[in-house]
Amino acid sequence: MAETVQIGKAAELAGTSVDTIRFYQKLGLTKSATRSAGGYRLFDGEQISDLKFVRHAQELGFSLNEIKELLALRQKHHTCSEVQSMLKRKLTDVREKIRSLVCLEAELREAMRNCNRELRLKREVKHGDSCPLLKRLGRTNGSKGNRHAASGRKTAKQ
Amino acid sequence: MAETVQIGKAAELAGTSVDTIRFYQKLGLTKSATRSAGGYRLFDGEQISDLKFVRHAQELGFSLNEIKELLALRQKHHTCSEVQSMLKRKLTDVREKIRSLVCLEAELREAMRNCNRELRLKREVKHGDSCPLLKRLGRTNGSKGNRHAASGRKTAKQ
DNA sequence: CTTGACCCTGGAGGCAACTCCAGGGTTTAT
DNA sequence: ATAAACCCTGGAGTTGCCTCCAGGGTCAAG
Repeated sequence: MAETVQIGKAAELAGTSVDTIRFYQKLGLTKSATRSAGGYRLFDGEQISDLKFVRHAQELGFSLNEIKELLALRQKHHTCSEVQSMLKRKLTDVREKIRSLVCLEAELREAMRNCNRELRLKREVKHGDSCPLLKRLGRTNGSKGNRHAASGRKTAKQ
Repeated sequence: MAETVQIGKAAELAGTSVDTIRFYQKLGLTKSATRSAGGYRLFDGEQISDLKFVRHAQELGFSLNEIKELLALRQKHHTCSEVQSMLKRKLTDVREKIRSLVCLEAELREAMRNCNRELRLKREVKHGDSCPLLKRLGRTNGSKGNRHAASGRKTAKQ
């Protein structure tokens, strides 16, 4: 097993942090790398690509649990169909997400247009009544309980 | 201030939970409702529609902090343009998210197609090499650091 | 053989958005 | 007057995904 690196380098290569790597190992996401005599973790190419895999899958919206499943499937006998059914679920998920975001986009755009029109008409709206945009947000729409945590994630160093 | 309801009913009407309402009040999201002699919170129509507003805005992907801003804008003198600039940011956000989800969708669909082809050819793939899908996920793609927490949120009761 | 850069472990802390609980007060009905 | 159903507060716990820290070991260079 030639060419192993220590955790610091591995983190750099995988675009993550040492703490995160150790964290993943605690979760059993990435298997224990070999250790040096002194107990240092050593990573080879494959393990680093596992780490990249995690990162990428995360960007694609998979949770660490799902990624764990994926990694498991990846390295044991798997039937393509297992992976497939997981992916099918995921795809449905993604499509629903897109659907509702597109809907949101339209809603925002439309509200903005109204807003613009009013600005144009009155130059500066200050009466008690709200911006039409806020009214739009006020009414409940048809999308059911789909929460697509839009922001707020600290976008890790990368 | 006719027709006020207690927190339980308010929760029911707004499609949320009493704990959540109290939580929002702690955050200063919704202002203190009036209280009964005995200290019970009382909600009128406007406050309930604020609660619905929160719920809806959340569905639309706003964080509680953003919603707080929106509510603030809503009930004081606001210039439409303030709201607008916030919304513009959000819209950009949403578009980026859509873009990367669409990208993901294509990726998954394509991987699935490959998967299907292999299934059709071999009836059951079991060789050491991975499902093409997993290979696809393995390589890093161009979308940078955009994490759209796809699942894992407990979709609140509703 | 010491120094500095790096690594180890275990555990605490943090953020978002809740949820649950104990211990107690209020309202309303009977 | 008492029970049932509701409400209050403050604070702890949860999940997901980390980040940071203390206290201590390892390794390569000078």
